[in-house]
Amino acid sequence: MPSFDTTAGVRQDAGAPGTPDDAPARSPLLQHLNAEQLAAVTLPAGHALILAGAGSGKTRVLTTRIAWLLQTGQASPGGILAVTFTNKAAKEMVARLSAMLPINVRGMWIGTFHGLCNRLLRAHHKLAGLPATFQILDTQDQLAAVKRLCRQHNVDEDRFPPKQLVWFIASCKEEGMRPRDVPVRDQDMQKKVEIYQLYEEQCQREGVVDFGELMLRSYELLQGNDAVRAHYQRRFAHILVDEFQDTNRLQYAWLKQLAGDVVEGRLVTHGSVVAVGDDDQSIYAFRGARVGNMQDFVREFDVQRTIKLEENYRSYSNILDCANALISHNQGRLGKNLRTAQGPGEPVRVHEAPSDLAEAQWIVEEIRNLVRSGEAERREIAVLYRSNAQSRVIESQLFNAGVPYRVYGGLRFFERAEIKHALAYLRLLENPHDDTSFLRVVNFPPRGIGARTLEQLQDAARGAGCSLHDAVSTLTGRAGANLTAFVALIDVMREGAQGQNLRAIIGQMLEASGLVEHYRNDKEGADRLENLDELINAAESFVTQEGFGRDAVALPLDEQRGAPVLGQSPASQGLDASLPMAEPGTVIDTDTGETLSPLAAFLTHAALEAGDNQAQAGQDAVQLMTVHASKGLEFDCVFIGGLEEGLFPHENAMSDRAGLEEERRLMYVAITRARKRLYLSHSQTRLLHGQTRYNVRSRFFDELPEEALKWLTPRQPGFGSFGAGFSGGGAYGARASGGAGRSLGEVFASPPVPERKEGPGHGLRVGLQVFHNKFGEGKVLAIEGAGEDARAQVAFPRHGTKWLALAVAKLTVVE
DNA sequence: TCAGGAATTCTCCAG
DNA sequence: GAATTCCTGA
Repeated sequence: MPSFDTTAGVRQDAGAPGTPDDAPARSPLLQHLNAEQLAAVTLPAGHALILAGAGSGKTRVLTTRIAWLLQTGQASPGGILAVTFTNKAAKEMVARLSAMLPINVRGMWIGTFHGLCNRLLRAHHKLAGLPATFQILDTQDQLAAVKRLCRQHNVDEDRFPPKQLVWFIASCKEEGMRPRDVPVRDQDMQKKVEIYQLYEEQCQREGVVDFGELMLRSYELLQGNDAVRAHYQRRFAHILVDEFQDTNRLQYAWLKQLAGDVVEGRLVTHGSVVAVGDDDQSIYAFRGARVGNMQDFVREFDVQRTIKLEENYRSYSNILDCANALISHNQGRLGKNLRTAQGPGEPVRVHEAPSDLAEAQWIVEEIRNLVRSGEAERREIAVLYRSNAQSRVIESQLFNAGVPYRVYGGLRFFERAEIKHALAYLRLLENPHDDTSFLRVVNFPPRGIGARTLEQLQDAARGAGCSLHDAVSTLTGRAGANLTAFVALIDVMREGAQGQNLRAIIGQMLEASGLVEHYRNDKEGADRLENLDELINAAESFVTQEGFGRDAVALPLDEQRGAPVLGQSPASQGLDASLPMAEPGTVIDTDTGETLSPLAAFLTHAALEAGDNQAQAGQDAVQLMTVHASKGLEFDCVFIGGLEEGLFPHENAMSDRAGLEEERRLMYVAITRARKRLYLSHSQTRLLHGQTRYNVRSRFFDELPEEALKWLTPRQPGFGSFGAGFSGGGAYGARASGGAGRSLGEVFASPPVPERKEGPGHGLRVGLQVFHNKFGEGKVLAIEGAGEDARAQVAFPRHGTKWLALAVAKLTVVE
């Protein structure tokens, strides 16, 4: 193992293949693991890839491995870095670990990529070129900043929509590219890069970083500072990465920096990197995730050990058969098949509804039956959907039926307008040059500072190259007076905050800013006032809870020079007293040990963790969420609604194979959430954009094994009946199911009878064969609108797919 | 300056 | 159908 540096702090006497010599009997830690899991947990030092199928006990393997490393003395808490994508996953890992071992988990670096980057940047902010109090922009803030920039520089917002610019900047950073690194091919690109450059200057001036910058900046910190890099490389003898298939290029490069250096074209590493992932569950390509990182990892880290976890402990085999059959339609998989020792279980139930409303009613009825019969608790029932817009109709039906439910996603606590306003005031206390926050609240509540005044102020600030806060003194007149009063208000607040605890600071700010009074006078302000109260509570529990301390450790750089190197310290005692604890807050000055103020730490927390959107977590409620949000969760009963072409698979993703395959992986994730019972449903019509759309059943139905399904409603002609002429189909289109030739009467007579009192008027239905005078015969793919505005999408073998206005086009139904 | 109504846009998502 | 932006009149 030439790439393995023995100074890395891994005890070399650990006997291969993993089980320590002094443990002839299985440690209690390792009980109840199957052979695959045991092998993964007790992997000897060295890089490894664990391919963990859905429900194969991945989190358990990860946490047990960490516990095992600590217990056997192969690592000390300070030598471990475990990185995840979501706060949820990080929290769960910490919780499970502390349940397993009586250790101080604070010594370990367990967190999200962004959380750990934040920690690095706080500890080395000077080297990273950031102020100690740098603030983090969320997506909303980022969009606001870009819009402001566009207006200042007269960017044509029709040609360069701010949202697209945000996306462009984010994807550049995900690829590790600064403005100078972006290849410029045309004028548009030139302009975009210019804006990117301006945006960077603006952020630097204001002392703010966006999420992408958090990653990129800490990558550059490691890359550009040999001492810092060497320190962390030596410290982290064990790096564990969760959901590796979701890493983007920059995150992978960041991991490589922490793992070792490239010497003469080869990666020379100090510790072990264990990556856990599942290529079949990669559902974030649209935001830069690169499944290819798994192959790159194996090659560049010269990975000798790959372990597959294929035993599924979650679902019955009918459900797994569906998942396996579906995903087998994807190409280029690493190859993995889930198996279970459990029996077939119940068949997967399929339901067709005439409308989205009827679909929701059916789902709610089934849920009530399940609960009434005692077959499932409400909290063990989940309704999954492809897009958030679908939740409303289900929510309203649940509400009408009086069924408690909980929605994940949507607007979360720290994203609410009133909370953002309050946070903006708090941020100005920390950093008066944060122009984004300044603009957010300078006139909220209204204090007579309008667009005109702010334009002047922004001009002045640009002229003087200073922040809005500093430019206020240059303005005169009545507008100037209002602004001066605002700045004075902030300054008074800041002084009042001296020596106060967080609760008092926020309380005073809420009063002094006028926010409380403003919402008190607002008819619909009651909820907002409640949320502001909740903000105080959140701050309170942040200070008292362990969550505050967990981010608290950063090693002074000097630490590395004294022996022993941390990773090598005998860790049999489990506790690591040698680690300097720096509470409260993260260390921001590695020389003096200065820490972040509680307020600054709380603001960071608010930016990195948007919080839940609903408080009643403990209640026994039905769970509603998007398929994306369901990843990593499991339920006894799962409903997947809206399985229609254009919705799932989503129309934005249907045009190319890569997009379609990601949709299929998404469906795979959805199916594998279910333990006992799975319901799939689709609807003939759906209200979207306030318009009725006529949809075909999703092609995914045709990719499931018929013997595992139970059709609750008669099987209608679906996607598979189109035959030729549909793009992106390949194998799918060929599977005709014999429904295409039905007559109108037959189609309409078959149940379920649509609830519409009158038909759509044109007599067309999706799936019918029609004739057009010019284009010839074709198949109806979709119908939108009604009456005069009705349009149909028709696939013609010769002329491609066209949208036709039914009031104009003469279409006849081919019998 | 600002409230309220009209027009427009847009859906996948963690940090 | 909702959130956001645009627009107009007071």
